[in-house]
Amino acid sequence: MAKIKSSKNATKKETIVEKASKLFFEKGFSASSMRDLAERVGVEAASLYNHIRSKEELLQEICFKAAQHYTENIDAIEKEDTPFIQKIEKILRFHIDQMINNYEVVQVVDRDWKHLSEPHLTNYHNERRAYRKRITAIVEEGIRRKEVKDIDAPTAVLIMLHAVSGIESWHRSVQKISAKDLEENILLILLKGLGK
Amino acid sequence: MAKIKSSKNATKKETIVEKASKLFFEKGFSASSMRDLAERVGVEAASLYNHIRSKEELLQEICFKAAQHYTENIDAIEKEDTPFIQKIEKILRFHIDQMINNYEVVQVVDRDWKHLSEPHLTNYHNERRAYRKRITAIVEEGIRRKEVKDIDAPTAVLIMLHAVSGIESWHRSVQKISAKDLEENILLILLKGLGK
DNA sequence: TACCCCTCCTAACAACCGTTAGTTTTATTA
DNA sequence: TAATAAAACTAACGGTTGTTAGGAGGGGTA
Repeated sequence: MAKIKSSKNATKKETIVEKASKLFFEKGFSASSMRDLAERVGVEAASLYNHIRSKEELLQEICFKAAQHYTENIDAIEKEDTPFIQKIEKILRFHIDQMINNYEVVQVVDRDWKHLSEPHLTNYHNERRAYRKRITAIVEEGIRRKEVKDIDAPTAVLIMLHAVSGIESWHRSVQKISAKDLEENILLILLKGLGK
Repeated sequence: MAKIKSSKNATKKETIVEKASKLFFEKGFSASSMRDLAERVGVEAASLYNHIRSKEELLQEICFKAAQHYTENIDAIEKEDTPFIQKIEKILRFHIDQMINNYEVVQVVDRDWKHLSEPHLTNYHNERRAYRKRITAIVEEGIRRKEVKDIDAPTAVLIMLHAVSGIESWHRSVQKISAKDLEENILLILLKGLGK
């Protein structure tokens, strides 16, 4: 009889969530079926329900764990006593790192969070908005202190966050450039601009 | 008996595609059903098949018409005899305009093109790659002529294209900033950077 | 009026969906 | 080794999916 083999100290539920992240990333949440997932886990579909409550719980797990991760990071950055332009740089570096090393999860969250059902949908939506507001506040303070160009802060945040998600294409390409160089190029462009 | 009312000189098929764009944008391609769509069109699901061949044909229609639109634009820009930094600016302005005024289609294409089936999937993928290569070539020429900072051109293109897609969030927000101001802010950030 | 054709309808198909019930196998503990 | 708990299995549920078949309405032309 087939068994779920959990690598390392991961629970079986964690193993399922991990495989789900990969599947959802590849096919999208709605186009992924529990039978798809079961096949990848190496088990029958019904067996999954010994470990999880529903398909949607998987999405919740993915979304909220990622959100927590991002929140923890900005908690730390807010506390720091560094120039605001450096705080922005650190936020960017974190997003880039996540996009490089945890892109499956990040992409699923960004693309499929709308498929959460209430009340999780509203919860997540609020968390997302709050997170962006915190970054916006940092940018605005940077502007006030003349460290940052006088631009519309919410627009700047939108651009920063979405620009980074372009890295997903980098993953699928020939990767003529290293992850480190990629990171430096992105920072250079966003902080100093394209023009000379 | 209900009838499809086509606004203006649009064929009924065009009307269906338009409603489909909106529906796919809201729920995603996979989560949208033909019965959903039929309801919005004001007709029974089966009746749609007098005008279209399949659900996927709708996605094809949306993707390839958008692709053609973008290709036509870059055709024109390549022919122009203007500084390369200005060409880049024009490309950006076009993308921003599309994102503001045609965002439903743009978002559907960006998010759901992967659900195309062969051979359309490969076709579209190639078109996409070719389009990006053309922009990359412009950026590289701009670098060679010292109009653009010496950065990794493919990375710059990824950032440009994805940064603009952040505008989607602007649509749903309170819109404290006008479309024109939004456009100028984006260009300022991407061309001159965030830092002062 | 009689014809045709386009477009709508109802009904239904087979396939697939997420999920549950009930049972059997495997692992753990005593 | 026997008892218990955990986790797998098979079978099936009610519902939804995209799509097709066949018939009916209704406007245009002869």
